[in-house]
Amino acid sequence: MNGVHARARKSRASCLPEAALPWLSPGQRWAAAPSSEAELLERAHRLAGCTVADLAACFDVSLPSHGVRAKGLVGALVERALGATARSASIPDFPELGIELKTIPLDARGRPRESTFVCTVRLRDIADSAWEASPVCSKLTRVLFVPIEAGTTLSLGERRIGAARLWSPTRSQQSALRADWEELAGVIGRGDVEQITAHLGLHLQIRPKAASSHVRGRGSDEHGAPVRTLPRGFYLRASFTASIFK
DNA sequence: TATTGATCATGC
DNA sequence: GCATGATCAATA
Repeated sequence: MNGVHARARKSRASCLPEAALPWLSPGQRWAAAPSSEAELLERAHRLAGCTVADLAACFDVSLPSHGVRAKGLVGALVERALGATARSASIPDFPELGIELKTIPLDARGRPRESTFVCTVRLRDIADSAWEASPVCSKLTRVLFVPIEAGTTLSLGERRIGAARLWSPTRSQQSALRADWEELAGVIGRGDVEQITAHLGLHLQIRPKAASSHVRGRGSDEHGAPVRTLPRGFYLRASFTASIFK
């Protein structure tokens, strides 16, 4: 059974543990876009300390009683609270600022609990593209990581927003990601997409990205001829994102 | 227990 | 179907 939801009942005022969120007005469904990077960072800092339940109450959103139904919910709530404007378009969450937003669950020791999805693998043209022009490189140019304190003892609503960090890859991180990407792109370019496993890549890996393992998307074989295969995505390993929060 | 492969929700 | 947002849960 999956229809049982617990509606958050706290008033808007209770979503402000320490500081007000002045850019949010009562009843607002989505925050207005921040006008500058400074404003975005200010908002992110003020969100620190809020719980997921607080945020859900702000927007009158029900929290699923079972975590399996909540995938992506925290990310969507933070988007709304910070005023991301991209919605589901293939552009940065804050297009005018060139900033991508990612929430990342941390365990009690401050280590990422999960890998981080980056983007879908463009199976048909990745072999002919360069790292610098790749969606992976673009997406990871400037990322606002919003950590979520998500220890195993905490329920979804008890999870707490942490201190955000605006990150850009260092030169060594950039070259390491590039090396992984080029290895993976090479395998796909040889027409060996079915040989790809999540074991490949030191920091960047490829894993399925689909509603189920039966889904088929469009790819190319080694001659460029169309093939149908499981859609896949690039993910950052938790060991990589851990270095961002050290 | 860390990791991989599979899966869930929403919008267009 | 494909884009966004991710975490679940079986297994190594």
